[in-house]
Amino acid sequence: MPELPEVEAVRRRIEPFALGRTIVAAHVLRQRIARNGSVGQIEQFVTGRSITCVSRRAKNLLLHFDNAALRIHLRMTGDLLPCPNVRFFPIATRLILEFDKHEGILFTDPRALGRVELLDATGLEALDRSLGTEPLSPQFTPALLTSAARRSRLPAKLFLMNQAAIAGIGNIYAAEILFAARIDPARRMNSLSFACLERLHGAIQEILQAATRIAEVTYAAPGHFDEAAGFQLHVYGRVGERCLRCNRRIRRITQGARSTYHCPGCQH
DNA sequence: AGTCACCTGATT
DNA sequence: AATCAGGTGACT
Repeated sequence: MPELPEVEAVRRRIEPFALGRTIVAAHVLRQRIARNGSVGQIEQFVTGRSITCVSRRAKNLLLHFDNAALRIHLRMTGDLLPCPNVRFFPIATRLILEFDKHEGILFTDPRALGRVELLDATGLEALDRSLGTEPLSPQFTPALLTSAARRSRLPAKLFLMNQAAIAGIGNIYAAEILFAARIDPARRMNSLSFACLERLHGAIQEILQAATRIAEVTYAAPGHFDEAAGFQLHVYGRVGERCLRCNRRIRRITQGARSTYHCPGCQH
């Protein structure tokens, strides 16, 4: 599912269901979702505890307890679902957090790349420090983007995906943001003018806000993303098709071993 | 700074 | 059979 907008949508779906609920049982169905040996620790710790807050930092979901939090990272195909009866769960379920009345939360993940980890206050601080600015927060200003850009020689696409700079942007929205800002994904960050960076700042906010609104009311099945609910993808996945703005054919290039889609006509 | 392994399923 | 996939962390 998951870049920032989808993870935020999951958070909003889970919060009203889970807030204040007490976990009466926890079952890790796939050992490798947790670091070696910590499965038992997770099950034991969360059992009997109440969820005091459901938050998000970058693409991480955090279920908070009194002195600790369960960090859930959905990676490529993970999802978190409110479940009316946890005795019936989908094949790809990796973790069950059970409340009373057999209700609970399911962590499903067909590809099993997602990870779960218990963090104390120190661990939470370390996580926070390891991640850059939230792009939809007030701290994310053109000035902040400019100072980060000055220090980076990365191609723009890789800069956007670097979680230590700006946190929460992934492959699809990085491509869409750069199209909206008309920036060539291969351009080095420190070569962009201030006017260009202001455009980029605006595009980051607009694309992520629009996607978040749509993600909240969508069930984004793998491969469909938010497109079905009206999020217009201008470049992602459209190699060979015509640019909706200038009619040139969309290209696919490789950056950091991932596909980047862009329009050679309007991105410079 | 760049590439690959981690997983599984869908598509070519 | 081979390649691709919304992410990351651990390697050269």
